[in-house]
Amino acid sequence: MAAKEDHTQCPMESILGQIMGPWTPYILWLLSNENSLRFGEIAARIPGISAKVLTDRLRKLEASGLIHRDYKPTVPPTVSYSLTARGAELHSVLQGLNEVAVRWDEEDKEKEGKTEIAAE
Amino acid sequence: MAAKEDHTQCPMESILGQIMGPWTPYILWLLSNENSLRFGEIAARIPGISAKVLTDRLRKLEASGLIHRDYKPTVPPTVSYSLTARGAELHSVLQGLNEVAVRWDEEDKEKEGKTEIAAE
DNA sequence: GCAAGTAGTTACCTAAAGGTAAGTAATGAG
DNA sequence: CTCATTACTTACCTTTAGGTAACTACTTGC
Repeated sequence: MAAKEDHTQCPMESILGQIMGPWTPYILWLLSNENSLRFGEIAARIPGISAKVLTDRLRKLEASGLIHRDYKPTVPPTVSYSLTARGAELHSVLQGLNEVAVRWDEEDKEKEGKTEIAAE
Repeated sequence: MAAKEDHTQCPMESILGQIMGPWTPYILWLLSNENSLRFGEIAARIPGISAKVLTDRLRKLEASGLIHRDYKPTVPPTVSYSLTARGAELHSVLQGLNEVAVRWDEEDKEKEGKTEIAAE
């Protein structure tokens, strides 16, 4: 598994490697809408994520240059995250994906409303 | 881990659950461009994927209604995969993502060409 | 009658991802 | 003097995903 970044045949693989992963696109989507969120705020918006994993995701996104970490050494530390210019470039893609998601969600709700007549 | 599809708070999570995963978006992207591919052809375009995992991804995409499986019981069986109408709705999103990917790829290549003068 | 070829399936095993829980720093509140 | 707070980090342990390899079916070619 140490030979995966070599065959960067197409850029698609590269970008997927950066934004894929369990909660990663969702974090980007949150930051894409709220423009700046603190660690705890992100955690609160993603029920079920652990601090360990969230930290890991944020570090990786930061390393990829997609998000910016703003650490303020106040008494209880204040850490805010926001998209970088590069990260912001994903906004339209994420928005497009969200539109599809919303559409499918509505379609599926309609079908559910018909209580499985579609079994025919 | 059997309590993850319940909190379908926002559709984004739902769609991410369907198209996320190691090679999934890439498979969709391939089918989005080639309109129909056989099992072996997909495998050949994704170096490093095993038959087991590819089968798994294809089954899940089929279960989500994003791809269509066309099995022809010829002597050596011929199985083709293509996007369903719903799967095709992802095309513009994937294309948008690819555009960003290509752009970043070019930017990164430029920077590499400058051999780290950007340290300033 | 045995190998080849497609598209898997299955069993088994290992590596990595993720969860939980506890610890940390610094300070203000009680 | 101790607790609470924020944003982690670390250790430990379990679960899961994924890899590898072998096996299947069915017919053709040799």
